[in-house]
Amino acid sequence: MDGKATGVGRPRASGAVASRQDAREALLDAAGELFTGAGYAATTTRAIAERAGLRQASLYYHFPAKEDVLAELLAATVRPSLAVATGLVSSSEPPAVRLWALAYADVRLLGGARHNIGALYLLPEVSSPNLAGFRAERAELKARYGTLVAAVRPDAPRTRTDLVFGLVESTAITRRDDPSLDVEAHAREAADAVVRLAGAGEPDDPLRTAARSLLTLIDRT
Amino acid sequence: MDGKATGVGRPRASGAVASRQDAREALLDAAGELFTGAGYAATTTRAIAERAGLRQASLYYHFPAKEDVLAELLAATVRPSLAVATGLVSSSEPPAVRLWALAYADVRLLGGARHNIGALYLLPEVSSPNLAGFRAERAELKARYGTLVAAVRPDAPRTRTDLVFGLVESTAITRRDDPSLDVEAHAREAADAVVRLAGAGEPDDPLRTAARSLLTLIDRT
DNA sequence: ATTATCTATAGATCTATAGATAATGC
DNA sequence: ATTATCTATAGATCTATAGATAATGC
Repeated sequence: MDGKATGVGRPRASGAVASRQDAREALLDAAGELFTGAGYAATTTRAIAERAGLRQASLYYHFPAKEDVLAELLAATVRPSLAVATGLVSSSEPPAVRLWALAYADVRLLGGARHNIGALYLLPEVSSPNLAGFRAERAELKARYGTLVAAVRPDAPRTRTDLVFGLVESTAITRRDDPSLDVEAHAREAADAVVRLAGAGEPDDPLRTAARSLLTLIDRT
Repeated sequence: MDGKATGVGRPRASGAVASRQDAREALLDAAGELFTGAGYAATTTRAIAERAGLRQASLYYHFPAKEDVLAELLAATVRPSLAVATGLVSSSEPPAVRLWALAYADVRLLGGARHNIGALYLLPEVSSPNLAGFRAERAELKARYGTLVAAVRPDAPRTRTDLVFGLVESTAITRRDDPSLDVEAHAREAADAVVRLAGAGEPDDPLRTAARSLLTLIDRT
């Protein structure tokens, strides 16, 4: 009808037509699935490209190197969590409410993403110098947890934040062990556990409700 | 003096002499370091063998295939934790004490191992069919945590065990982020957190002391 | 004769680049 | 002319096997 059925550039071998953006997204999606399932080194550029409907070499039109595909996936995953953490800074809710909200949102993101991208955080390849940007963003997120833990209990030992952050990120392992995980229930339990662990006492329903509406507020910004 | 300075078999290219057992252990040690640092697929059999002082092909005299090296490392790591869990079964101490003891021992093993082998649990390669044995042993260990959590609080939701186990295993990630981690402090904090998280109330010093002597008892068996 | 290593290599990749090609856009 | 793909391939691996070799053991 609108003459948009075809695109610029040589057609694919398969005959399929897709925009540049589509191709890029299909590559990232394919890489997300394969990296989480088999790991970075074990996934070939051929496997990624062909799952995305392209030939191996065409991946290099969209990404300068294989590692940049991983970098993009990691960046895209930590970004929303960091956005929530930033949104919480200006809130006047008690620290326990903000901590519950951050953990809850974070676990939902990790557990609900299309692929188990949180599991990529655990890949040894993350220590590559090229991925310093991601590591810095993740460290920043951990620091936000640290600030909230300290606000709840100024006397908390430093390891407390390690445990809280570990608990949140362990969602990726739990999900790998059990792909049919009930994310909503897990997120609620995990956020409760984080608040208990931080030493803010037993979370109750008013706290959870306050945290949830705080998140709705942030989402709208 | 005792004529044991040389060994059977062709000497190594380096001139060094070592027993069969030495060679096997050196290979496992090298693989442990490289797998945890760079991952399984990114580590070549050449790198493993040469770090162990052998040529690449000599690795195959000791292991039928690369994957068997990983299988051996994984098995050796989960075995001691499972042994502690089994030793605890016959104890008449309250569940909270046994749970604290298991978490404490487990975190010390994960945190104190020569290399960060716990990080290998997180490698995607663990889902290989060849590693079903390890996965079963790890599932058994998780089930032991589940039994103790249920003994503390029969009304605990199923996710509770996921969180407890996730907290324990997250030690590997914390250690990777911070290799100078104070393992002793982390283990104490983690065991405390596990007991709190299970809903057994606030752990106190008598509980910790009882748990520690329980472990000493098991060690001697 | 047995053992533990070695050297050499087959066969199978894998990443990234070079350069051609088949569309649309101007 | 520009764009997005393709085909072909260079160059660099990597795992595992074949078969030789240099020790000790009997």
